[in-house]
Amino acid sequence: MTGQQRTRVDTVFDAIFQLILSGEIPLGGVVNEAALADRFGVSRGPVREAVKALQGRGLVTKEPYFKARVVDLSVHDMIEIFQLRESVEGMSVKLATLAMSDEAMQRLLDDFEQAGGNGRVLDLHVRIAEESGNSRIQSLLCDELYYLLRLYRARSGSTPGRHDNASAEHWQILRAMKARDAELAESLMRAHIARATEALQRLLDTESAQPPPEAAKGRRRKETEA
Amino acid sequence: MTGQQRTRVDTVFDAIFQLILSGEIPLGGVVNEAALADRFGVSRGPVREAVKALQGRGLVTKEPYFKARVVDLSVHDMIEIFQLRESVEGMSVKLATLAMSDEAMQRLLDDFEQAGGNGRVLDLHVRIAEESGNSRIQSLLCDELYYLLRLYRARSGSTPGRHDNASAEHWQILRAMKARDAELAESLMRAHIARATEALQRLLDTESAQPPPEAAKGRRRKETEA
DNA sequence: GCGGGCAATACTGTTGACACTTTTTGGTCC
DNA sequence: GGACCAAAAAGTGTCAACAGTATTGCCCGC
Repeated sequence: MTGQQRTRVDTVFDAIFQLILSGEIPLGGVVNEAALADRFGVSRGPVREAVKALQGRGLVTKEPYFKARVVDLSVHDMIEIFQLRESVEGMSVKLATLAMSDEAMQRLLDDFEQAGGNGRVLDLHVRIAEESGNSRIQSLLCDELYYLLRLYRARSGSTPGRHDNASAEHWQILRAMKARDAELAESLMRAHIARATEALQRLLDTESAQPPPEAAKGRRRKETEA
Repeated sequence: MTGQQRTRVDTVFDAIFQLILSGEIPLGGVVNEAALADRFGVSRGPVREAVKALQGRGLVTKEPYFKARVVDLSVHDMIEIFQLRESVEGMSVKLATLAMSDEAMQRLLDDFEQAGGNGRVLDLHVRIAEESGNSRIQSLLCDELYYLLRLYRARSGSTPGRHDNASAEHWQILRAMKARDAELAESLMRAHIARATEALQRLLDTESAQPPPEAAKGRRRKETEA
């Protein structure tokens, strides 16, 4: 029985992540080891390791003897993440365009046509990362950055007015991939993400012009403006 | 006393990393919690968390109930890392070129001129990442990828015949940065790393043509060729 | 002699208790 | 009334012991 053995650390990890996504533990909120251990019916050990893993993925910040806190994702953080995504996803689509077999390419197009672009926005990006053939890029995008994106979107919703454009841009990228034009696909992907970054930049400008009207309930924001 | 409090986990983390770098724990070798705990005079708890942190940084692989092993960095892994570096460091130098103050730029040039390009090769890359102003890119490069690079180089030495070219390429990049030509700096950096990637690719080709002469002592390579 | 099954071993996963640090609370002095 | 100090409370860091799983070595049947 050497199959997919799930230890309690993994279970607790997912459980805490769900708690964060659902907002039960708000962004910037404290993560109490003992309370969580009691809630999940395990000892503090697994909870400790799960929190450590969350810290390793950048979802939780913590220093010795201080309370662990869920990361407080500001718009500025998102801009940093999008700058990173722009470069990495450009490489991702470039590699995928060069590496995919004709069959895999056709499958990707079919899947996306079937979904009609109505699938979840990240699906295409995930699929491309998986097809890049570079496991490290795939891990960075799918296991680290997209977690943070989901977290941010769960809080603030997607940037409005972007969704319709995004679908058209996705089709452009797919066409370039099918034509095996790796350079074009990279440029289109980078422009696609850069455009989203600019939207965030505008949001940051308006936000700093007029202070946020109301902090979400349960938030602690004191050190954000420092 | 709210200073830089170092917990035992941090100490053990560094100690194990040094053990790996020095080769005392060979690449692919097992990491025994109890033995390390006994050696460092601590309990298994801190060792466990340190190993978990090393796992989070990709230096150790592990699955439940199996022994933890130091990652076995193949040339193929290095190629993946260099592809990732090519995209991220391109963005890094682009952002740094746009963000650095004139003073910081001059300081960077002075430091590098003083070192005469004889400094450790990674220093320039580290400095650029620090000046990019993007903390996530800095963390990815300095806290994750460069660890793996040091590990790989400690085992196999730098790719021969590259060192002299690299210095000239570094100066080209610095000139582009000083001229505030962000696009050129990005292109040069990407070409710089792509060239190193090609050297690795050639190494991979010759290595697969003639099987490696001798596995390093203490290595376990059984599952690598699968 | 050799392969399959079974007991002994070694190691990892988990737990509850104890030690140390931070935070809060209450009281005192100015 | 407010600032400062001390003690209690809360929470994290560490430990040693126990439980569960993979590995190793051995014996038996062929």
